[in-house]
Amino acid sequence: MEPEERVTRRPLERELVSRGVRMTHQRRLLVQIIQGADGHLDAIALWQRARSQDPTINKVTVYRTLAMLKKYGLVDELDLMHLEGGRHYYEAKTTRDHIHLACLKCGRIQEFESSLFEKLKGQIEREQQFRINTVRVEAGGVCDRCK
Amino acid sequence: MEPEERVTRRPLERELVSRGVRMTHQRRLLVQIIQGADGHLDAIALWQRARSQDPTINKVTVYRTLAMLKKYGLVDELDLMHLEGGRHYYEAKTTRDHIHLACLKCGRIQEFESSLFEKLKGQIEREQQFRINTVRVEAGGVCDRCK
DNA sequence: GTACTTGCAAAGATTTTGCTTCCAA
DNA sequence: TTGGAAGCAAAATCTTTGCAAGTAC
Repeated sequence: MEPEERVTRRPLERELVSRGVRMTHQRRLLVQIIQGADGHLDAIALWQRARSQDPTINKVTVYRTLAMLKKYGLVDELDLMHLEGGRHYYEAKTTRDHIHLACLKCGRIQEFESSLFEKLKGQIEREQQFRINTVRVEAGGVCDRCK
Repeated sequence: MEPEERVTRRPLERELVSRGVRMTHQRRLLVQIIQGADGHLDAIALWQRARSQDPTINKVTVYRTLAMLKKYGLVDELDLMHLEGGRHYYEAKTTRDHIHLACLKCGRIQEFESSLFEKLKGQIEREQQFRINTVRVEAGGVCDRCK
């Protein structure tokens, strides 16, 4: 039993349906891949995985679907300290907010939850009167294994 | 007297000289603009400002200089929640680390220093055994004025 | 003088747009 | 049936690379 280890939110697909978004089979496929992904996918990687199930799916559809998910706040867009170029990485907002640590030596991405991070968000909302939609904390450096 | 409000570090140019970097007049110009900039500049904006002083300076030189500064850890690279496309914004690392709040309505960028942020960095270094080179905290949402 | 830097042109990488056809509701 | 979505091709953005000529030290 992990009481608060993982906040299970509604699957992306159900979330979209409830917002009246038309569910095409392309969107269903993409959303399932994003949701089931272990790591962080950029648009091209997502497209490649999708094509293995539906070889006709177009790259543009991937970009448009990601934009749509971002618009509804259902995915986070990350840069992971631009470890390999300027692409963007996406992850479903189905877990608690977490910090991304990008190792500049081995390229490993660690995730890290922190109550201090939660407090910091509270401080931003209170002291700056800023309503947060999305927050991103990314650190670049050297991980424990590489030190 | 503002005891710790602003940590004045060495000017970028002196920093570069001390590291044996050859100071061309292009680099001197770019580095002065970055250092004196009020806001956050992307590569093209920096190029445009530079051209008003030296119309022959090339865009490529701007990219190369930014890459060099980043390599030496003298600038931070930001995305500001991709408010307007995927470009990167740069600021000299001459002040204390701070959080960037990007208003999705008016586009305003607020900066915000926080001791909680400092504590969070400490936690990352201690608990994750991660040596931080650069950290970035960016929030997207609605600022006080727009609420 | 020499190694490093610049400018130029061209290529590369990523993302967006216009338009026609197709399909989910 | 009908408005929104997908596919295709092309364009737009942003960034990097190869190489000859120039320059800081």
